[in-house]
Amino acid sequence: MNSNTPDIDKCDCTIIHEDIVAEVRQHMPEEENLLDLADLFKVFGDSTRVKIVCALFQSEMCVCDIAALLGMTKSAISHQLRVLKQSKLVKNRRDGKVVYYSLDDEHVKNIFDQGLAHVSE
Amino acid sequence: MNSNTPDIDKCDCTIIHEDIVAEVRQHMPEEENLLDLADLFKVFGDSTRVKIVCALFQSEMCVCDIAALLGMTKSAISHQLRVLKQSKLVKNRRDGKVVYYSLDDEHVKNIFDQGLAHVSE
DNA sequence: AATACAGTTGAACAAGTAATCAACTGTTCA
DNA sequence: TGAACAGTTGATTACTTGTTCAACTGTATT
Repeated sequence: MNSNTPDIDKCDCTIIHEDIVAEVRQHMPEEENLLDLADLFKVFGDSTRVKIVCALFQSEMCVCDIAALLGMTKSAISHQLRVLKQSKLVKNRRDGKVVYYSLDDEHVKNIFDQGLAHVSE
Repeated sequence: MNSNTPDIDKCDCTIIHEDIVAEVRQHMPEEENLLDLADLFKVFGDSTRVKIVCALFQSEMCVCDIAALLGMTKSAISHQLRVLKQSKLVKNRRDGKVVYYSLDDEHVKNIFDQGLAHVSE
């Protein structure tokens, strides 16, 4: 049993199309990449964070501005910016009392554009 | 107050960059599209569903095959396929006792490719 | 030094969710 | 007709998560 073979113990059925399963398994992305991919989408799976990212597509913004834009508290925004930063999706810079956030990834725009193409059909 | 203006009541700060906030607000996508986009990403934000989608990139598969591939029960897979189907991401066809699932969206591949590009950096 | 304000943080609570289990449907085959 | 099996479904449970609240840090201003 190699690393590409998960625990089949829990599968409660006989394999009908053994050839297809073997073929698909061989070409599946690395388990680690799949978990990371799900985690990335999980970050985008919240409307507050989606709005923050869309806002940052246009301009870097401080926490107060985002809070005002979305009609939410600074605390709520700060918590979500922390999640986005931990995922390396945004970066920030300090200028006096003000902390400015901006996007830190070139793939995000493409992902969002494709997603918006799906939902606006 | 038009429909583009959310409740600022809950914002606990003065607006520092009023011009930027106004500009960004004007170009934000529709609220409804943003909520749908978050919901779409939420569907992808689970490793089981990510694996199912990646498997279906290669071939249509029945529930048993997917269960065997991922080492999970038919029930668990069926529940997740239901979520994917409700989001119009997969479709199915019945052939005797067997139900075959396949992808039902052309944007998904692009979204996943961009996502994988991000996580495998 | 003291005030003001942008921002962060941790605890707590409510809401949502994925896997499990048992019971069920629908189709095939003997 | 009845056994066998692919698949579905609803309830339950354990777990995750977003917002709130209060207390805190850091910087600028007077």
